[in-house]
Amino acid sequence: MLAFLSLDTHRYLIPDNQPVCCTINGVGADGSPSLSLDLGVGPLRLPEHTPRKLQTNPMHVERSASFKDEAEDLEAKLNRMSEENKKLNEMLGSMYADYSTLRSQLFDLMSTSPKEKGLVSPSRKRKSESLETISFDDMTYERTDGISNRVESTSREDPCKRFREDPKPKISKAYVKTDPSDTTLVVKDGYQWRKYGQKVTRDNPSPRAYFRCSFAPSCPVKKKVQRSAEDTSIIVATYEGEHNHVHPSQTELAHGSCHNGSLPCSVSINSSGPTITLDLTQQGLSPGGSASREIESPEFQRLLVEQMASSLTRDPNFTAALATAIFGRILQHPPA
DNA sequence: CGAGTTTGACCTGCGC
DNA sequence: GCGCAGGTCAAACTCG
Repeated sequence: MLAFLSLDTHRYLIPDNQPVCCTINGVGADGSPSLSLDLGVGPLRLPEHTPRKLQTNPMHVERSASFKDEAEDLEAKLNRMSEENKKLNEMLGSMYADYSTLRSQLFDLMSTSPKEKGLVSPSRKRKSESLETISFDDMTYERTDGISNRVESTSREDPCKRFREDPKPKISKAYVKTDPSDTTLVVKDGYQWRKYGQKVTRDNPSPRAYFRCSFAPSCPVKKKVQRSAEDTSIIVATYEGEHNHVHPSQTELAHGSCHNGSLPCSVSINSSGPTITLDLTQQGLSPGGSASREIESPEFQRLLVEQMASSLTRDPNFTAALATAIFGRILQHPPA
């Protein structure tokens, strides 16, 4: 999934005012992403004025001794920082392994949940939709074109009834990971929603909230939001219909939304980690599998990587946390 | 005071 | 036809 991730290089000052370059890479053209932390303390680059020939000059024996001490000192520092670099690499590796494990567990849960587990009473279940599922890092989407399969219709039926049984609007589902302690059923997708109802459903103790798009008065899109019965940290948002107006974020592109408008995604960072919002209700992603094709396309992944990188590097919490971690490791082994 | 939310009542579809 | 459950309405309420 993650083809390539390269975050901007940051510079931090270590206690003796030596700049440390920090670069995080995630590389995985073969589908196996990896992380590395390069503190930029590779081969020692001595200043061009390093007096290599001073030792041959008896006039500078004393000075050369002090330079030698200084070089040894620098070399020792370099070795220490290389060790730190290695340790941080290992830490990142183990963190990424944990993350991968948790993610696969989450997807296992999702793939076996609502339908397969049969938690919904089979005899009472209403006509179900056939949904296409799109996995997308921390979020999973399902989508259907919603074409009605109902067998229609006799000439005796009145026009009102036939009107009601028009093909269903497009339906897509979004699984959003949130803080379980957060009781609000808010899915930030960039649109303006007006809540018009709430109901406790039979198969889920969490209430389901009903929203209508209020950005445009005539917009027919509705949204149902409910916490997952299996994992209350996951909010399931079901979108019905297509917006008949532009995405509100197109008027505020400075908030991390896609710049070209062709891929309706945005990236945000909160306490639970980076969140990627992909709006499948926009017309830019057509039904019938083209959405997943778009996600798989190199262009989409490149834009996604750019979005993630720019969001992370703009986020002061991330840079501060990274700087703190580096400081912490360095201060554990202060320079001699 | 207007916009948004809450919540009980009502409507509708589906299975028996 | 009845009962159940999901979905919607609209009056009351809250908040800025």
